[in-house]
This record gives sequence, structure tokens and C-alpha cells, in this order.
Amino acid sequence: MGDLFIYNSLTKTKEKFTPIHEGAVGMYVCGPTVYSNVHLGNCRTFLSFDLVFRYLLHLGYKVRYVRNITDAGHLENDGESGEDPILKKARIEQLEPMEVVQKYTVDFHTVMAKFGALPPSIEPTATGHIIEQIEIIQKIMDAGYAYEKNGSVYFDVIKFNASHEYGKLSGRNIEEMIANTRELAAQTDKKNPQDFALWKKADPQHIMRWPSPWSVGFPGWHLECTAMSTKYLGETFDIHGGGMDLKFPHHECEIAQAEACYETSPVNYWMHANMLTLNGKKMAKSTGNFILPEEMFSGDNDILNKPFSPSVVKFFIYQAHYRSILDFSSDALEASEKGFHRLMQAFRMLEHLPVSSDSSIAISEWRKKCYDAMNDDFNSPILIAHLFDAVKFIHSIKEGKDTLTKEDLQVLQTTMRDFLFDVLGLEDITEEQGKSAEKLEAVVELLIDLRNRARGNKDFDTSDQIRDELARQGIHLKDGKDGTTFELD
RNA sequence: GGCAUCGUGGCCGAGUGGCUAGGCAGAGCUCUGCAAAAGCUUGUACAGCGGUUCGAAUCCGCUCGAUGCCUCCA
Repeated sequence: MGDLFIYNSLTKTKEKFTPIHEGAVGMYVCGPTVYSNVHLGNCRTFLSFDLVFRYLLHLGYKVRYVRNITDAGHLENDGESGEDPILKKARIEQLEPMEVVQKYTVDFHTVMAKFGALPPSIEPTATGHIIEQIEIIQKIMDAGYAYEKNGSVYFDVIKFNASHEYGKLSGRNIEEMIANTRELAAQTDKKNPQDFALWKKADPQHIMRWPSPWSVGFPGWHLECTAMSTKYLGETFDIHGGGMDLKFPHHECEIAQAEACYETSPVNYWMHANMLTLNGKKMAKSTGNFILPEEMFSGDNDILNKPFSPSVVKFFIYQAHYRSILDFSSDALEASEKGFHRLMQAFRMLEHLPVSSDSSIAISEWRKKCYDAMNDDFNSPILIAHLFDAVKFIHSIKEGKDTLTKEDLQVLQTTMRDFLFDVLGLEDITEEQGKSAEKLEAVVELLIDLRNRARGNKDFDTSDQIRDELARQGIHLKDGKDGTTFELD
């Protein structure tokens, strides 16, 4: 079905995807820091990579997808602003750090399950890999790219840059960065402000702490991803993903650490998902400019006109390309929701379409377009546009204006199912409703029957009474050519 | 201040030189006892000003505006 092309943030070009080992893909994605509920912006990134994961699986790759949980502090700077967020939260809520971690890890998993995201193959935690991180620090020190000062260890960016290229991912050069550094008060242990912490000596009040050759302390944030990605995927692996906001410094530091350690570039394809904005600004916990998934599902937020199902939210997200900024609004969601339902209704019609001896629509060409869209750097909006083309086909076939052979109809149905459910990972809302829906359907069908009998007798008082009363209960009858159907609001 | 990205019709959002994106809304039509729903048809938009080109939303320059990163951040 053609070659897959991926936009590589490192080279800023779309490149043909060739995995290191044929048929197998190693993918690492930076996961959440579990010190508060994941918001919708966080979810967008994980859903973007769920799409990547699902499509790779659909193409038949064996994928090892590693997504970490950051449950240890990242502390890079001196001063209050650099305080470990997990510890800070623990103190505020009078909880144990592990209690905070547990609570928000569960929340994260619950939310992702509601979105129908596939669980990663491995979901390692930072605190579970302290030994590996210490080993890497030692290697970097042995290689001469790190120094210890007062029990803390820092990466020597200047020295590294003399023989390597620090800043190649984010397009910065070290001289400019130094020239533009605002003078911060009281730089303490670092030789240079661009240096970043590999190991931090713990203050007495710091609860999360581990012994190391340098001090009792904790690892720097950037280190965990290097430790866990290389442990489970190797010194060089295929795809590394994460949010755009992690490009610098986090991913830049990861490259530096891995190159200092293994003298090899760690990642072949860097992928960055763009931000979800609200009121034109990036969603962020720190500014309070965010919306929670649970609020989406319940409608319990002033910016929402109504609740939205997880599939609708996902559909909305996939109607924009993962590398584009997407602005959130209730109106935009509602527009997506209507389209989503139309798409699902058309899919349900597939089972009842008539077959013909020949086809008036080139289904295999249409199918190829769907793959071409996804092969072009996972272009889900184009894919969805093609799925809407299929909606037109389906209506047209139903009306008898177009025809498909049994085989072509099968292709259409399979392709629709593959993309809607396997690749996009959507759920058919009506299936969700289960058994009570079946009973309701039986009752409403009966009323429809009675109403149609009344209409046949020109007893419109009765027929209108049935229709209007059902409408009052939120059940809307729709008279079509082929009989009456109903819809709930 | 530095480094990036972006600015598309009423709204959301694709599109890296010429060919219909798509969704939602709106308008017209069909169906219909009425209504609703549904289906069909319909839109020439690309921040502004220059330039390159036979031809630009798409390439180059400038201006204006917005956002992201430079500090934890998906």
C-alpha cells in the first residue's frame, strides 16, 4: 500500500520510514508527569501517538511502544521555581509522594481507556529505573562530559558541543544561547547556565531520595527517558515522540546524553505533536488555561455547551493534523460531532446496501487514497475527508444511483471498518448503549407501528400525539422513504 | 531580546507552483398530511505590500498580527 513517510523534526523533512529491523518498530513517547490530572492538551499528544501506534500495527509491524510515567522529580535549576512538582503537590495536599503518583497514574489510565487508546507495550516508571540512570551518569562522566559539584552532577554542554552538535534538534546554537542568557542571580554549582542536572543532591526535606556515588539525591528529568528508551529499545531506535514543548530542552538533552554515552544518535525519526490551545493559548496546568477530559464527557465546564463523548473528542482532534496547532472550542466540537454521527450512520447502512453485477465506483482507487493519506505523515484530516467521500458513495448506492459488486462492497466495508475502528480507534456510539437501547428500540418500534396505523386511518390526532410526546422525551421520529426511524438527543 | 512556527471563505480545518479538500453553519431543491430528520445541489477564500514565474494560498523580501520555546510543561 505504498511507502510510509514520516516528518522528522530533526531533519525537518518527510522521510521514507525504514525501521532498523525489518517488520519491527521501536517507539518511545514521553509520557505524563503524574502530579495532577491529565488535561485535554496532554491527551492530544497521547492520542496522536496512539494513531501512529495503531497505524503501524495495521500495516503489520510488530511494534514495541514504550511510554514512560514520570513519577520522580525533575529538578534542574536552583531556587524555588525548580522545585520538584511531585514533592510540592505532596506537601500541599499532605500526601505521600507515592500516593500522589498512584492517584494521578490511575487517573491517566482511566482517561486513556475512555478514549480507547491502546496501552503501550511497556510503561516504565522513572523511580523504577534509578539504577539504570546512575549507570548512565557514570558512563557520561567516564566519557568526560559531566562533572560533579557538591554532590550534584551536571552535563557539560560546552565541552559536549566542542565535539558534537548541541541544539541540532531545536535549531539553536550554543553561542547564541550563551549570548542571550539573561543573567540569573546566584548561579551556584553549574559551570555554565546551559548545563543541566544529571543528578541532584537532595535537600534534607526532600523525601524522594536514592543513594548514589555522588550523594543521596535524585536524578535529573532528562535522564529517565534516555535510561528507559535505551534499556527497552536499544542505543538507537526508530521513533521518538513527544509534545512540541519537549523539543527543547528535554529532547535536546536526551540526544546529548545518549551521544555522550554511546557515541551514536539515539533516534532515527523524531516526531513532535503540536499543542492544543484554548482561547488561543496553549493549555497548561500552571496557567489554569485547560480543560479536563472528564469535563468534556460530563459537559461540566462553562466553556462547553454540552457534553461530548470520547470518540467525538478524538474525532475532533484527528480532524486536524498532529503537527498543526488546534484550537479548542465548543462550537468546533459540535461541528465535528455532527459529522461524526453522519459518518457512523453511513457505516451502519453498509450492511443493508444492495449488490450489483458491476461497480460504478472505483473502490480500490478510493481505498488507495485512504492509505496514501495516512502514509503521508499520518494525515488523518485527509483520511477523514476520504471517509466522507465514502458516505456519499453509500448514500448514492442506497438511492440506486451507483452500484457495487459484492466484492467491492466488501472492500468498502472492510476499509471503512479498518480505518474507523482499528486505525482511528473510534467507537460506534450506538453500540455503546447496549441492552437498554435494544429494549427502548422495541418499545419505540411498537409506537412507530401504532402511529403509522393511525396515519393510515388519517387519525392524525393520534399520530401527532405519539410523535410529539416521544419528542418531548427526547425521542425524535424521522419519516423516510423506507419507513420511520428514530433518534435520541 | 534570541530561535522557531503560523495567519485560508461565517466557524473549524486540509493543501509546499497550474487540477473540487473535508466537516459544520447558510441558501435552494427533493421527500412529506404538517413538521422534523434525511438526501441532493450550491461557495472561488487564502493577513497586507512588493518580487520571482507563462502561472503562487503554495517560492523570495518587507510590514502587520498571533502563538510556541528560551524556566516545569504533552
